[in-house]
Amino acid sequence: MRQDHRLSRMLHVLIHLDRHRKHATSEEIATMLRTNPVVVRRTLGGLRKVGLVTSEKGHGGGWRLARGLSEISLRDIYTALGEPPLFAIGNAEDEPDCLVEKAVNSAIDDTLGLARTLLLDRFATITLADIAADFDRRLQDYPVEAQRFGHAHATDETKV
Amino acid sequence: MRQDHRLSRMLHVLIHLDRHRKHATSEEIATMLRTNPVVVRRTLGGLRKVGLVTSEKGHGGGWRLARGLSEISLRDIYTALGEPPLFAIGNAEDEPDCLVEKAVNSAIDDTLGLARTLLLDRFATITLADIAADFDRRLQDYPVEAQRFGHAHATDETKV
DNA sequence: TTTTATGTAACTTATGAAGTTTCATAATCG
DNA sequence: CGATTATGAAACTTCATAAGTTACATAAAA
Repeated sequence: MRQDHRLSRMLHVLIHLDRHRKHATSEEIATMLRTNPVVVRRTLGGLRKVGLVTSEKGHGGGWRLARGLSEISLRDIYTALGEPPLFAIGNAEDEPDCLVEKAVNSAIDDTLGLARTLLLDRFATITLADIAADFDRRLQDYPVEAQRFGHAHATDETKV
Repeated sequence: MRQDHRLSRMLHVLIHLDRHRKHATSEEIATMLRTNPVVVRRTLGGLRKVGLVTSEKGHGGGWRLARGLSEISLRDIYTALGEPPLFAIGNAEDEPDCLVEKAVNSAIDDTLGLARTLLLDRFATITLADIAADFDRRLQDYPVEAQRFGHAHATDETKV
């Protein structure tokens, strides 16, 4: 099954948008994420709808954070993305007639429900500021590697 | 993303294999699961490899449980299926150079790891006997519905 | 008015579970 | 034995959907 990488990508972008430049075009962000500017617009567009980022057209335009990193939780971003499916496993039929299958669905749904709750509750407690702090820590621990092997965000304010 | 229904299907089959007939052919099981006999062989084949079921060729052949329901946990079946991916979300890159992305991956991986542990630990505590007991309870509570709307497993020993 | 940017519709690609076709192999029945 | 009935397995096609792409409209700044 193909995985959904949007959450991961959005975290990545938003932190750069705070740490390494205050705005960036879809083109620049696409280069950073090794993808296409249209994909960037599509995905960041979801975040704009709930007020996490803003966008501007024309010269000097691009994307900008609408709040501080500490005001954005992973849960906020997950919600902004439309709460895509979390699990790669699921029931064969949603409303089976068979009572055995109902019992099976119930057991699986209960467990997935617990895991979902744990996951989203945890996402709600993690802010982008927490991840940025972890980044800062990594940068302090391995500054040379960051400069030599990073994709030029960590140390260079002018590039994305 | 398309979900993996194999776990759900296997639970369904194995409980029927205990409750409503002691063996069944791939053809009969396929009818029950509304799928194809080759899919049944492929999936049950994985369970056979770890000794959960046995199969026999020729007349009177088919599939049979190798243990009691109380000896089979959901975790056993998940493992037998080759531990397919649990989550529909994931990191954009597995080994990024960017330190921001490393911090992002770390946050996501930590959370998914916790959810995975919860989920699999819980699967390990649930046996097919537990689900079968839930089925028995449902059958007692709604025997008429079971007969009228079930797909003929719950009350008829001769059909699958 | 040219350039640079986003906005969006419509389409193609990639991926893996699921489904299908086909034939080999083995076991039972007559 | 030979026919029948089953699984085993290879080699496909289909399906769903995130991701990627193409094309063009719209808006803002130089």
